[in-house]
Amino acid sequence: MDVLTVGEAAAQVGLTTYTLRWYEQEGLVAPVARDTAGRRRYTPDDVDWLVLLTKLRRTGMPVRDMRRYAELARQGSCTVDARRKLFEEHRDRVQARIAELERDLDVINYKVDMYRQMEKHALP
Amino acid sequence: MDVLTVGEAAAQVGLTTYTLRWYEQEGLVAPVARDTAGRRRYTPDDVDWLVLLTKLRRTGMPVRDMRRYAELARQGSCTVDARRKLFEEHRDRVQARIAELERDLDVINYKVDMYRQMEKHALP
DNA sequence: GGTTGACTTCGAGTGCGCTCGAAGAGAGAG
DNA sequence: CTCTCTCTTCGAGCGCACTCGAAGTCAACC
Repeated sequence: MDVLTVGEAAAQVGLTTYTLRWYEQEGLVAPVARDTAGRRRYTPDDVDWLVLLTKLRRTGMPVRDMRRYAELARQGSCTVDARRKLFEEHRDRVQARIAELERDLDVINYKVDMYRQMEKHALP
Repeated sequence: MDVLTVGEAAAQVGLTTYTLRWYEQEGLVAPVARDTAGRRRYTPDDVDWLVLLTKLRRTGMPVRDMRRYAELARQGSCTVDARRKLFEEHRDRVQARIAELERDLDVINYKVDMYRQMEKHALP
């Protein structure tokens, strides 16, 4: 079988079981199918969705926006336009963030060089 | 005069007065000089230090590491080596973070294209 | 049939980085 | 002199994203 328990799915996507249940509770994930004992069974599609969510989170998307995206996805193909816009806006924010990090990185590198100069001049 | 009040300094560096006082309390900033009425006077050097701190914060350095850096800086030139190492390690983390953001950005762009395709095919 | 171990729900707790309100002091303007 | 404004300290509170403990259930293995 390629359906996973919550523990297996958590290991696959690099989140904890706590977080997977919490994501479901918060509406970031559609209610996951259960086996006869009431235990969650994650399909490959569920796992793919979780992997996408981890990328959105890592790039700084707030949980509330991820919830909004999940709601749109659940409403079907009539929300494709809204989902595209949501991703375009997020892409712009990520690009701006990268640009900012690169500018700040220049300053950090400048400081490293400065400290290297100071060490060189301090030698006997 | 080019010494600033807490409000002016906050406006300059893009932080709130609350945050500036809190940074001082947390040891991220050496105790700032006061006027006769006990009010903080920020020198241009204080402001430069704050600007550097904002760059470290924006690039994801935790407050505890910034405090460590501030302690080293206060100890004088014998800590130049430690400060250089601290910056080099931070630079590596920032570079890794940028690389990760760029990988995730590729996925986001891929999704944008996917939605565009879906919209194109859905047209009459 | 008993033990183990991963699962279930629920509500409470944590860590981080601020953010704010209250109460009061002092300086400068009218 | 009074008003207004910004400053002071202190401790409490907040928002976010988890993270955890407790108490209980169930399936699988010996």
